[in-house]
Amino acid sequence: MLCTPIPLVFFSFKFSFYNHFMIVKKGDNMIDIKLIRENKELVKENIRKKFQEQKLGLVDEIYDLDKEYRETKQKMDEARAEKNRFSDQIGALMREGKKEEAMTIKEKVTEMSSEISTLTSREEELSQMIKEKMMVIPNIIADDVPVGKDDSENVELKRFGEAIVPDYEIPYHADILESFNGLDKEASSRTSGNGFYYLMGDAARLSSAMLAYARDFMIEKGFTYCIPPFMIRSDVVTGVMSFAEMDAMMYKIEGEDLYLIGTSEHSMIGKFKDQIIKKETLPITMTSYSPCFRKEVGAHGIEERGIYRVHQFEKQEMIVICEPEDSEEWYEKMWQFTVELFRSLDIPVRQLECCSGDLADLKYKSCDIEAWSPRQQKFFEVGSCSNLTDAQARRLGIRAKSEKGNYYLHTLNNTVLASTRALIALLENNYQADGSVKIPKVLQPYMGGKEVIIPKK
RNA sequence: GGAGUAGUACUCAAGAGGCUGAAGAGGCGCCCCUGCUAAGGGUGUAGGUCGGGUUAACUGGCGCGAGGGUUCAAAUCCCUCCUGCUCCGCCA
Repeated sequence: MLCTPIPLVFFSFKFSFYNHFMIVKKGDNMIDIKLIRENKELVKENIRKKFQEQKLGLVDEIYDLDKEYRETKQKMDEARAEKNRFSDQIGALMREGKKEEAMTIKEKVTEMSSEISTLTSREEELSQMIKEKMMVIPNIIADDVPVGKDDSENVELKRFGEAIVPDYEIPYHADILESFNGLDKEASSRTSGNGFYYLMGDAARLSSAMLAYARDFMIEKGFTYCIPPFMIRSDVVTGVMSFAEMDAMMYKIEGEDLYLIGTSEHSMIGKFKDQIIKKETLPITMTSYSPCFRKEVGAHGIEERGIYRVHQFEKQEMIVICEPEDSEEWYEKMWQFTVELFRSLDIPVRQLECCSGDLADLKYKSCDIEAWSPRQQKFFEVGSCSNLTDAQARRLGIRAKSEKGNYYLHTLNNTVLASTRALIALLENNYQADGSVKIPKVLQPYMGGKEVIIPKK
């Protein structure tokens, strides 16, 4: 009992999830169960590619349970159909005033009800078991996603801009900020604890300037600007992310069924929950602003000094909801918008493709945009672009109507600009030998025309 | 937060225990009329979801804000919750 084998960890994790969220509605899967009925091997191969061997057995289990489920459902439906026929007869007889005959049938129906309730509870049991297992079967990933175990095997696809190492030293970003009285973490520890910050003066203004610039940049690209709710209900949370992510990220409001959003993607995609979207409104392209709250329970934790990993930041985001056949094309456009934005701020970036093992279960394909850090002489993450195909739409019921029936749309999301990370990138890449920080041309209008920030000490 | 009131398909809307997959209308298809548009007349048609079936015809279950309950039978009766509206309270 002392040493817990891996499969147990996996299952106990799942149970803790269900304690919080008892209601699992239909459509909570990432993939269509038909795929398991018709092409079990494909689903298994996908799981192998993601190095989640512990889930392989689930596929066969689901296959068998589904078979039994459908057989049971068939029997249950037939029994109910018979019962309905009798009930109709009772109704007809009652109207004609033939009470005795009605009573005879009534007794017959009463006898049937125990059989029906046995079948019903078995059916419910099976469907619940299937749902629980389906819940963790990951979305099918794109064919060209590089196979790898974890983030160490992510693949650099392309660089944009020249990654310069200046001949003077670039200080740690917190030191640059403090040089013009832009950061107070001591006060924020007192008021809020570790992982928060006070940004002040030009630093705060620079942060807002970048967000405003990013907002206008996306509006120019034809996206609709939106300020969404900063809290969402649990049913939206579970639809929008895997529960592994949820556990590590989301803050819950005490005594309410509300969570602080970790990114506006959550409320933006949630906006379309259970909606049948009119084809003529597609693609839906929106750019949203929000503060983002994250527990950061992961392996890295919160750092002591800087603002690289914090519990709160602000973000301009973009989301797209489109026809299934268009999502690959949108994915390419979307990450390129971020590259273009960072290049316009004179920040060198690269595109790093997520390998199969590092890809969250909902995702079909994903890449990070990383900015150059001349101080560390390496790239660091400033944004992430993902195509979730129909996985998120399936969970949330985001559909469109066609002649053949309703179908799930595809959803994508991408960071335009995250305040703290972008600020670090900007400071480091525009830091000059004399300790001042150049303000890129495009940001100057948002900074009251200021061209440079001069250190106070 | 307190009181009242409502929630029916893509939209509006009838309905008050069995005859209701749910009247009617918008919508959508076709036709007629008007120089075009708007409007008008005629006629036809669909409906969500999970199964079975040759991803056919057809067929069964569920389904009237969500979840439970009463009943042989619930859109209709009861309970809980959610949302909208009105009034009061509180506040940027």
